[in-house]
Amino acid sequence: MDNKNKNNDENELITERRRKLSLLREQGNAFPNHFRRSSFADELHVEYDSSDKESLEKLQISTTVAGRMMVKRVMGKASFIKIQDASGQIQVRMERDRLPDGLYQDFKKWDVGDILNITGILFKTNTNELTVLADQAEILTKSLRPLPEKFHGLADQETRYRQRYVDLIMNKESRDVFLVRTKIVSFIRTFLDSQDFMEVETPMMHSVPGGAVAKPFETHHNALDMNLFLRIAPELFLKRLVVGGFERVYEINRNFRNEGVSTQHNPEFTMLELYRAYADYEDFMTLVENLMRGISEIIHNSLTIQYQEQSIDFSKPFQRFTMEEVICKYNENIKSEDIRDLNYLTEFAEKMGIKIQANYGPGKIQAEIFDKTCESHLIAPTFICAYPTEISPLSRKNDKDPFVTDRFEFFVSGRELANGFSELNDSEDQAQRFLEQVSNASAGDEEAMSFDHDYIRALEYGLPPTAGLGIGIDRLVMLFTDSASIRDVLLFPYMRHENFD
RNA sequence: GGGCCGUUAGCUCAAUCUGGUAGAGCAGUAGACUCUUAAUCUAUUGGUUAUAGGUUCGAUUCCUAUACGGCCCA
Repeated sequence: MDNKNKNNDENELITERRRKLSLLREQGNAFPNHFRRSSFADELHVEYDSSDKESLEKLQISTTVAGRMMVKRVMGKASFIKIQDASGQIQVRMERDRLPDGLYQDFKKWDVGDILNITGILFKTNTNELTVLADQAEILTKSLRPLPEKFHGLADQETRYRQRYVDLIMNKESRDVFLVRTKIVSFIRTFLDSQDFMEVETPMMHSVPGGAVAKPFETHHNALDMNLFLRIAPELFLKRLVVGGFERVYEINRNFRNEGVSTQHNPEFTMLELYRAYADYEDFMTLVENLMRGISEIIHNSLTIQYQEQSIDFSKPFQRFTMEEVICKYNENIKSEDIRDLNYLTEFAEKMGIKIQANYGPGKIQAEIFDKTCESHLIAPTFICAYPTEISPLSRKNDKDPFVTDRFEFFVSGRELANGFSELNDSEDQAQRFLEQVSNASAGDEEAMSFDHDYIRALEYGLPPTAGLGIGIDRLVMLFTDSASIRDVLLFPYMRHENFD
């Protein structure tokens, strides 16, 4: 077969379907596009499922539906099929003696997976199922590849991720996850727009990577002969916009981090970042509470949700602890009076197997102890506040206690979901913090930030007191769709290269 | 990066432990059947057992490596 594709998975089932397609080509246009549907399956169900057999019979409602044939049951001179469209499925009854001459014989050769249009009259079967009694039927697109088995569907995880289109055809639960994802993102936009936030787009390619502690992907601009980095965060650009006078901005878009892949991490992931001038981190804790409750209501119609056997309650005020409080809570033998003592912390951390590097100060070690001993306990919605200045190079120092910043992270089901702080708007302090990052980088820290001269220049023009917040959209969607893996909420998750030979 | 598990027909799964050249259902093909719901009934096609080596008279099965995937850990 000359149009045989390169994939080395041709089999007799595909060959048989190619034969059927070439017969369609001989009969005329095998890929017609002249007809238009009148109704979606679900519209018909909503409108007529409650009608009884006799009244539908009297009304003689004609309709045209279109979609993929998912079920085919042939019984001699009549058959039932099911058509699946974007809204759902509807049954169709094909009768030899009702259809144009010869069409029923042709129909018997059509395969499950083919895309059809059907015109007919609505009726109810003896089992009260709304069905289209076909007067006309046409194959619009011949499907050359057999769909997975109708009862078990597509179960293989790898195929579900690599060939998401097949997963979406076969698994309603999978379609529902992505519908919920879209609904959540749409809700967030409405929520922010109604508070006069302005959605913006900032560069994806940065000449200085910044705004987060992470390893970037590198790329190269040929014409300008210049190295660029895919962004690890939009933060520094969004704050430049606040300097420029856009006092409430947000961006929902992709970040790229050159790190491992896991059930929680994909190299590209979606982040919401928002900034509001004349606000502080406490205002944004309130915003996070309201946002979480709003999403919970709109998706689950409840303030209590189930995630992986855990019950999560958003109705009560979210718990708040400082990082030092929560470290003491889950490490009963740590002495709170020594919690900033470098030697004490080093000894304590090494005993629990944390590798301490030479440039670690007490703040960094606290954060390591927190990650190892506290994070997984934070099941109920919890804010952890007062992050060490040492690990928060873009956050405003606390007025009373400069060891920590006015920063929080938000945890649910043992995972970090959001990170917010009062922004550091003292350009001289920011320049000093960048210098510390640069010195960490030269000490071998691959994730340390670079010195961003233009960002300092922007701060020198004056950034008003501002609060900032980042929320990982993928993890948020995981929580509200009860998904165990980030791959389940990404339409096309990262996969290693498939070998087609 | 480390550990454990997996990869058999288009799909969902057997057979592997205890080595003797692979079975079923669905899908396909041919036939029967005008209210099915995983429709039913009869017959039947379809496999380089992920890839490459090794052990053996003989490997889907045992061993090694590789690729890809899943889960856990860093």
